[in-house]
Amino acid sequence: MAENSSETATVNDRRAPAATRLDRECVVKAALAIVRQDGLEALSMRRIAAHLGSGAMSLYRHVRDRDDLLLGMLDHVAKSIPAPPPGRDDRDEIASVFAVMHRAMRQDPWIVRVLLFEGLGSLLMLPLIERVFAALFRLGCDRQKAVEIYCLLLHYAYGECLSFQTVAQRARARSAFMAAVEDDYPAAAKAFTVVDDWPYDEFDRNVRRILDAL
Amino acid sequence: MAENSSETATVNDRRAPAATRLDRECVVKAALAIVRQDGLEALSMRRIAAHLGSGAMSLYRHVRDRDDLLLGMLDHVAKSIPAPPPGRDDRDEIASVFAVMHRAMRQDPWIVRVLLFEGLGSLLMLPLIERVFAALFRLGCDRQKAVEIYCLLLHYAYGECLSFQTVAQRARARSAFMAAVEDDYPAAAKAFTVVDDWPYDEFDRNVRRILDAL
DNA sequence: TATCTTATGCGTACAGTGTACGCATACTGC
DNA sequence: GCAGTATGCGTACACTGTACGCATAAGATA
Repeated sequence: MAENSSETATVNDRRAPAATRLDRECVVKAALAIVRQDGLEALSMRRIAAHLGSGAMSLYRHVRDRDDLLLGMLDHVAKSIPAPPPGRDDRDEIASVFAVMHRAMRQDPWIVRVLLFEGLGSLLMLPLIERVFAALFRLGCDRQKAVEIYCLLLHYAYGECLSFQTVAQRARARSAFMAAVEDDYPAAAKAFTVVDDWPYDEFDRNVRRILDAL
Repeated sequence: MAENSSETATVNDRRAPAATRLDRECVVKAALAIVRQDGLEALSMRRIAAHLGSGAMSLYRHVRDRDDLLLGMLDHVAKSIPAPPPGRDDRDEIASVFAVMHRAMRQDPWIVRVLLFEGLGSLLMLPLIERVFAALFRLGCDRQKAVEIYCLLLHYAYGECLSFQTVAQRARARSAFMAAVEDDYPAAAKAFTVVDDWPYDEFDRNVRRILDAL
């Protein structure tokens, strides 16, 4: 019991004074590791703390609250998104920016939920957004039209990524689904027999189609 | 303390034996009322019970668990979606089915989140889905193409509705946003000055545009 | 070197969540 | 009247985020 000889014998012997020096970045990184492994619903302050070998309340020295932590994680991801090379023309520019954003959302599906809760989300997304609007204006859109197209593509990307993360459940849901009503809804049944071969990456192609159409 | 004279003096005097006879429907309806008034995050079993003047655990006689309750709510909403009149042509048919689904999602934005978690969601949506696929096949799509278009439109609808429910926060986020970086990102700044006049109901128009393009 | 100030870790506590378990009562068929 | 079942629900447990305040470490000043 006299393992700490010098001065730390006042009240309770603390096992190693933290050992880990915390800071915002290492908290964010630990949170990212947990979310990437077990999903957003597995993220809790206590879990992060355990991962770092510290107490739960220690995290709050480096993070205002849970939302702030999520924003920090979003920033971290946004910073890692590579700037896409300039497109061959304006349409191509827009499509490749969205392709990059889409890839990021696919790799970290949880960021969509964070974006939706945090409004416009990280300021670090702005350089990408800027390039989209610059290209749209160069194409002759007025402001209304530019926002319209941007929102259409963004919302499609959101919905696409949110749906993607539930593909596993979808497969199982579909079988119950089809067995129940195969005869009454022939067109739907026919359609859903084809969906076995995901991942079905039509996003980029669809973005280009939509741009060509508008 | 002898306020209950007759027989209920065994252990604890219960105030009025439930008064409300519960069943699945009234639980679902109470949950719907709460969610529509205060949003999905305000929904808790205890809150529903309080709303009904009963104990929290009573609800579990009529609902397996929280997810089952959400499914029940989804069913209830799906049942109330009116069947859209047959379209003038196949494109119009598809567009009007999606318009009806979109309206339902706008009125109850939380159902999108439930749909995303529950995979394909309520079987009661099937009649609508069937009409979409029937029209797509009539237009000559193969199965691959039909699923592709259906998913594109559905995912757009999802993203659009999820974003819509955060418009209030978006307004406030945007001001902080713009003040911070107005000069560095001129195109984005120019674009976002226009967004004051929501509700901005481009969904139906965009669906028709997408259909015309594909 | 001694002391004062600040930064940091974190234990405890509280209000909230979903829900497993089991008891007590109400209803129903004999 | 009585047995069997259906239903309400109180208690308890494991979990969540986090307010508060204490104890220690780090850094500054005398």
